[in-house]
Amino acid sequence: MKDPTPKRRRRKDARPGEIINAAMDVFVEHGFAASKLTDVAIRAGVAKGTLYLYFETKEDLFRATARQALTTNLEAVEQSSAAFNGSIADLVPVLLKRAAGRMGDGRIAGIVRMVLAESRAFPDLARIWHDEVVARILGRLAELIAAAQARGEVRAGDPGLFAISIVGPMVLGVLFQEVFGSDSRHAPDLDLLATQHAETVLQGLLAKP
Amino acid sequence: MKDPTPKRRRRKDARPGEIINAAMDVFVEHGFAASKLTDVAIRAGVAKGTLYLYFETKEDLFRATARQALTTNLEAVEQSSAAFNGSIADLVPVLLKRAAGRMGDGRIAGIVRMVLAESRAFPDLARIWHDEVVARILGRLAELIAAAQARGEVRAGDPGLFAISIVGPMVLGVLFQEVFGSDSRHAPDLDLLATQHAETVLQGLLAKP
DNA sequence: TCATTTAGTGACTCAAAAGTCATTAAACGG
DNA sequence: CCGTTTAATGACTTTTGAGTCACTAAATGA
Repeated sequence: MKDPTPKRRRRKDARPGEIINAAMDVFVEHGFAASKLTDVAIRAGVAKGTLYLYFETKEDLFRATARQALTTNLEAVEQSSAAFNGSIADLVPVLLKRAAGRMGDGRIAGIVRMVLAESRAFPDLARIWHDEVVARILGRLAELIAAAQARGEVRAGDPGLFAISIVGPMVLGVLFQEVFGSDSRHAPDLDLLATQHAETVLQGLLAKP
Repeated sequence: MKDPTPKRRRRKDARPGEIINAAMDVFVEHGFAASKLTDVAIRAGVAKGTLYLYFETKEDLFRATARQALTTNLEAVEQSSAAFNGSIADLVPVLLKRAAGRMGDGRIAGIVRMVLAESRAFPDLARIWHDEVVARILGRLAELIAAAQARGEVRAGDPGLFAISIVGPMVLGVLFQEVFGSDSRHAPDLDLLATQHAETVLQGLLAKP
């Protein structure tokens, strides 16, 4: 009689993904140095030794995990920054709303924090993070703003700095939620923030005379 | 003949401050888990055992260090958020300029990053950080905005979210500098950012019709 | 069905770093 | 100047967790 639930399973293909997935949870929760590979193994449902079949060292696993996190979200970025031909006034609210939705759920915020935290120890990851994600978003946005300036739609000014004015408050909002949770009196609702900030950055907060 | 430079010195009062100062450098550089108390001791010019005369454990030293960092900068905050009776249009550029100056030099940016990084492991510190620093800045700013709204100076909207619109881009700029350094093509000059963002958040980035 | 291969295991080794404590010597008071 | 106190030391002990490897058993195929 064949055992339907053998103690071990040999699944060479599935393991790396499962391990990285488990590792992401653990590394996001504790940071690189304070994470224990035993915990990763338990969460992935394998023995510690199994980790070493697929990854040379703890650092190796961390790099693979962070890379995965970054490149996965890269697709989302590509989609968001895809050619948009409307006016800036139309684009900004949509962009910020979409960002609020993406950041609100899932573990993106935690990943951002982890990468921030480890960027000193892993400058190569900081570089990937910069080149593949941050520079793309800011660069694409700056291009769109420059085009809008050429059309006379946006006033004079450094497009790169305008881009920071647009996304900065959303980043702050996300980090606020991530670090302090939503129980703070000052914790922003990300959807409301997206809506109001879009208006603010486009029209200014001063009352019209 | 008296030795003018004895091998040891007994300076019960000065030690804790010196140790915390050394610890701040090390913790900011490596984070809590990856920091070695031996390094702290060397940097403070004492032996490892001496640390344990003044602090129970590594965690204890870390808490004391972070507290010190937060409360020291608190004074700067108090000063910045001191009663300001001009219009919002006058306040915002001054406030952002001052923030740019403070963040640009010194180790404040590093401290912010460290607290962000360790806030999961030390939720009590996150609370202090929140109550003593973040909530004060945002709260004070929100008050000033609400008052300006009452005067008809600022348009309708949530004052707390307006506050985030004001400070968010500066925070992003500081974190950008801290994580990626100033060699990135997109690295913002903090002074320029302060100037342009003040204009943007007050007037909006759309050209006037 | 049995032999062979190799994914998977977890008790073990080993290095690193937290934390201890017997010893040393600076300060101080008589 | 000497005796006493205690800040300071650093070699030592202990703990923790990364990394190893002899062994186990699931798959494969002859």
